Amino acid sequence: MSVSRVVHGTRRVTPEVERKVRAAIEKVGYEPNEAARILKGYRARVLGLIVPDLSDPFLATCANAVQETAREAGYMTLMAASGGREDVERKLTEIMMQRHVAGFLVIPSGSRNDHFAIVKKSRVPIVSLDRPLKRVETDTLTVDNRLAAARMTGHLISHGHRQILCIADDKSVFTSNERIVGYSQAMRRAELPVQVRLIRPIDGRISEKLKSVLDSVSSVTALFAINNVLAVRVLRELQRREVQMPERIALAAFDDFDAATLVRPTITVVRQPIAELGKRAAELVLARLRNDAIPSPSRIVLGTELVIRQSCGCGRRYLETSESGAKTV
Amino acid sequence: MSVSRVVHGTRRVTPEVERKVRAAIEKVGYEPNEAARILKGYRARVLGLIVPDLSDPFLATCANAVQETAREAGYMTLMAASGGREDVERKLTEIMMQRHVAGFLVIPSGSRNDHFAIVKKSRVPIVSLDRPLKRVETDTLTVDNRLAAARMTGHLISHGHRQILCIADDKSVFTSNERIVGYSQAMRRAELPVQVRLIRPIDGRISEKLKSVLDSVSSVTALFAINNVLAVRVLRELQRREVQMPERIALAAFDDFDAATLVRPTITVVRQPIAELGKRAAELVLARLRNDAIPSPSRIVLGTELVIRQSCGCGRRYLETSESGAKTV
DNA sequence: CTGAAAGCGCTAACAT
DNA sequence: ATGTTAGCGCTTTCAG
Repeated sequence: MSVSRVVHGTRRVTPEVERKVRAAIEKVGYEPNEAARILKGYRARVLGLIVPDLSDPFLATCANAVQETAREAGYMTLMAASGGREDVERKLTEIMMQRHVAGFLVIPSGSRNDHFAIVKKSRVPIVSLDRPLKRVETDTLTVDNRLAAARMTGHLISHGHRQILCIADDKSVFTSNERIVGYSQAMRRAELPVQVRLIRPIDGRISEKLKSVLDSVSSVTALFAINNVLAVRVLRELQRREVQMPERIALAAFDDFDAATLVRPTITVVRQPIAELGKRAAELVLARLRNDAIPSPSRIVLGTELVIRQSCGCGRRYLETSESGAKTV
Repeated sequence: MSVSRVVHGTRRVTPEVERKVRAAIEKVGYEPNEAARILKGYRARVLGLIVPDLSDPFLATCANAVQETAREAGYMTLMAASGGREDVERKLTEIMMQRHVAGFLVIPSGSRNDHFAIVKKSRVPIVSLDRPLKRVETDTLTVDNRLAAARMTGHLISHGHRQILCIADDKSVFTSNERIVGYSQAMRRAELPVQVRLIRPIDGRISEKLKSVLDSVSSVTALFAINNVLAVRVLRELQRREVQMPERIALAAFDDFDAATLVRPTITVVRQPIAELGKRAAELVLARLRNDAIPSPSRIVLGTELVIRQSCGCGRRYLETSESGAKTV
């Protein structure tokens, strides 16, 4: 039937008929059938979200924000975890394309994300979060990893530390690399030795590796852990050794985490606007869905906060943001 | 075309034709169009998952397990957070039904889940996790909350505590209530006073409320926090007061959490098999999807572990499980 | 045993 | 300004 004439306003009708149709719609609670629309060639009112791991607190917060934003706009969210494996990510992408999702949100894994080229060719919008997509130009939302790492390193330097060790996991991950670069820049600027140690999760027992690293750098007086997983590991090891913190060794970390305010001393960290990352990414996809006239590809970099607690050597707490300098909590 | 004759094996064909068709399918990489199948009245190869909050670490772990299990079986997962609001949950359910999801996984909020009655009438399988559905009979997976709480309380009693305060948030939530009951049973069995204090998240400043509660019970020597959110709050407050733990006050909590092993003393907790909960729930839905001949409704209760650390007063660590008594780590 | 056709619900194009 | 129809891809039924 010619019901959709009114619904879509695609054709002019007499006000009287319009009223009647609207009334009927109300009464029956009519909702257009998605499957039929898809069959007709339209996209589903569904967003696809692919992240490495849905159980990771960071990513879960992100996913939650995406889902919420999508829902408010009338979209459902198909979520899937890639496990950090690029082949899984590719497969998931294909399946979601088969399902005619309207847009993609991705925290990409791997180094050649060519499978998204196909998506792009179908004119389905993609937004990558946290890390940019390699080999494919898309909208990207990241955090100012480099600046934040440099600032945090600078803060440690301002405490008088000259031997600061940067503990990282995997240089090939965009965020890790950026943070290492930020740290290195700050150290070089202060004419201090750049010392980076990689503890890859693949290297069997992480804690063993960490132990040997800490053994080998006895002159170091401060540590900068590149993410919260490493921070927790480091913390545990320092506790085991009963190292005086921050007197003997100071610690700063990237990513805020629950335990950071429960342990003594409390841990100084860079805090990322995680939920905002997800929210804005979803908004960007939704905007593209409504209207293609956004200057493409847009690359948005979100600011971070230096949350200064005690582990860096500071007595009282204050808070520094990327945008606005120093704030007091 | 009559392509599906082979795919579904619904009709007998000559081996020769079969080979040809199969070859063609391989070659083109043919995949049946989901939208068309749905339009024909079949269910989508999609599971719907509704939880109160996707950013909660507990629920995120659960969701991740569900998604993974579903993916392995060729199903996608539509995930949504209800925010604990029943009206949102209802709306989400309706939308997912419109999308023809094949099955539901729910961690229900609210007290009259009648909207799932409609789902059930459509013969779409529902499994509720963590909490049973009210007013609707469905497959349910829970954890032995009551037993675990009783055992943990018993453990505190065995340390010689006689004044044990149970700190809970909301009696109307199934899990909380079960745990309170478990605690109460153990106390009564030992002829000790049952003392429960409710700190509802609605009551404005949780920490203020908590302070007054702790002020009012000076004779208490042990605390049992009913979930990890409360545990963290309690922990923070005890730290602020510089209370000697476990000497002056011992602490046990429900739900393991990251910080539990980072703080000193480490926190004794009940650990739930979170990922298993999600995995088995998904498997149950998938089983129903394959075959309706499972004794309905099945109610599965998963065992928990008592992870004995230091905050209860134990020096060394050991571990107790619901099924097998005591184990050493 | 195989081919043809109807029809799921929708919308765009076409006819009135 | 409104009514009719074709066709999206699938499966089931009916004819052959």
